[in-house]
Amino acid sequence: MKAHEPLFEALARAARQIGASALPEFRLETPRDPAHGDAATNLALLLAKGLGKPPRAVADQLVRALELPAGYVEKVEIAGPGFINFFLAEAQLARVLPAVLAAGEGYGRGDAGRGRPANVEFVSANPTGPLHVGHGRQAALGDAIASLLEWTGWRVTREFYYNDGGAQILSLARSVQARIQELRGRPAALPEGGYHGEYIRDIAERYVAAHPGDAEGADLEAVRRFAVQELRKEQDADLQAFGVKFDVYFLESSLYGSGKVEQTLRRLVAAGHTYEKDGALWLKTTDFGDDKDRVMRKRAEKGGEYTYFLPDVAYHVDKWERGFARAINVQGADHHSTVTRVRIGLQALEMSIPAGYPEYVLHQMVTVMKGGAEMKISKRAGSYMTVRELVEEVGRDAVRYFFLMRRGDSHLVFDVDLAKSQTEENPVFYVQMAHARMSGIFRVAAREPAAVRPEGVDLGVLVQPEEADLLKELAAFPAIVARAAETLEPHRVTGYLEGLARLAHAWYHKYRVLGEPEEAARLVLAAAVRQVLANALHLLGISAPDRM
RNA sequence: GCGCCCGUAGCUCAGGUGGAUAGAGCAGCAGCCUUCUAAGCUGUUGGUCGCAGGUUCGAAUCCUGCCGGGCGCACCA
Repeated sequence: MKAHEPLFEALARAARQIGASALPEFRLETPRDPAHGDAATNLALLLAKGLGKPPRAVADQLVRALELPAGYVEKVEIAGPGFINFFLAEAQLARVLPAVLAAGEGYGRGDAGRGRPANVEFVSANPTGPLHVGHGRQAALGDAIASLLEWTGWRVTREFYYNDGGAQILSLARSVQARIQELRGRPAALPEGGYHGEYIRDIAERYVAAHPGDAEGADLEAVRRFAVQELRKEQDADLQAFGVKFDVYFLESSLYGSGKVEQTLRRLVAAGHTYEKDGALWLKTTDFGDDKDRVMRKRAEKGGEYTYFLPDVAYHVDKWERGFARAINVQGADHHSTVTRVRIGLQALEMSIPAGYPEYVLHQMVTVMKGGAEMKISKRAGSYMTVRELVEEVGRDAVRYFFLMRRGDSHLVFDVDLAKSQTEENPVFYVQMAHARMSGIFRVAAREPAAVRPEGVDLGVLVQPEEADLLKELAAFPAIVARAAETLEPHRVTGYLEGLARLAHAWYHKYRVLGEPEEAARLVLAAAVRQVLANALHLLGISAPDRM
């Protein structure tokens, strides 16, 4: 999969020949500035010190010692402080086209994961309300990260964890109960810190309709079950509208039923990192670098229950025991304090779970802008921008794209007006348009793009600079996917898409395909560009329309 | 107070784990339609990379200290 393999090896041989004792980890990269060629290496700069010669002299020696396969490189230059720049022969560039068409929907895939199982947990919203825009960002990120891992050879499980046990659920149940009683003409006595949203009233009404025998909502447990069930249904509908599918829905309550929580507790005690103080049971997390110890079981006066910490650890032990070589958790940055704690909990078990397990992708908050003003999100007040509203307003593709186009750890400003606009200013529209235009060529030609074959076509006629640019960009795609998967950063793919779309638009505008002497070769190029645009979009869960 | 993240063009953001003159989009300015979608294309203006030190051939990138913003520091999840 490594790019420019022949160059890489030739450089390594040349380095040995000029007397380099050890081969440093040198780079062979595509320079930003095309004047610096198609591939450049810093090898001479790295060798200079050890050889006691100026970098440019080393570069000169290297170039002399270089033995390259015939017809591979057009020109070699030494530039700047001692970079060696390679200009590939034109014929090399066009080689990407048969590769793209042969691989088709698989072009860009790799096998770094070698089929190992990975778990990606995301959204994991408590069933206490509708999904808000922050969950939307998480859904888009988590799903894209899962796809990136699949594309690089991991066997991925998408997982959703419900905290259906804790105090928040109780508060939810009491809030619904209060609204039920309000329906009976009694003043609503909402619990302290309860839920005020309009959706609570809706659930109360539905409860009464569904439970004629308990119109007072006296049965708190029945109210709780009903409310959780209703909200899960709502959340599932939102996720479905967003096109996200989970393989596993994991309920916190199941960890108690299966005895995993108890088992984890026993293991921690057995490993010797626990103690009792003030009637509570503590884990000595300071043994592992935490700034204070953490309570695992509250003292009796506080209810004597486990804190969320223990089931969290039990849950990740469960992931480990299910055989996941990697567990990746996508969460809002407001949860970052759990990162070290969960990891420490796993270390304290002393069962040889790697220190970096699980991995975390934390994302910052989302600000929604509309008409130049910020839309405030307040759960308490019940004024609430939900994922569903956003999807209904701007469409699923735009929502996904916008959530993915920024790095997770920068704040995201979601411009609703931009997301809806049908112009080049809107990146998702711009990219999809490029795909539609490529498709349009085949529609007019009455040909199937999938049926285009490069065999017997003289690709050597693709000599325009815009065509060379496109060929290089197409060749870069697999490395972009690999890098995005490595860093768990889907925004690299949206960035790539915008660049490829720009080149495609420029080429389309400047040259014609049909009826030109270069028609056959350009059809191959258009089919390949269309394929890669589609692959990148589909990888992100975004559609690639044939016309707009 | 402590911990994590962020600070790059007027705006929104990239910057491949230390490399060449710091990039892109938008906005601004100037242009381009007998054609497969002008729903687009071309050119151009714009920078103390928050500040100050340090590490080295070389720093937006690594280290230290400050300034500014966000988040978190529960026997809540």
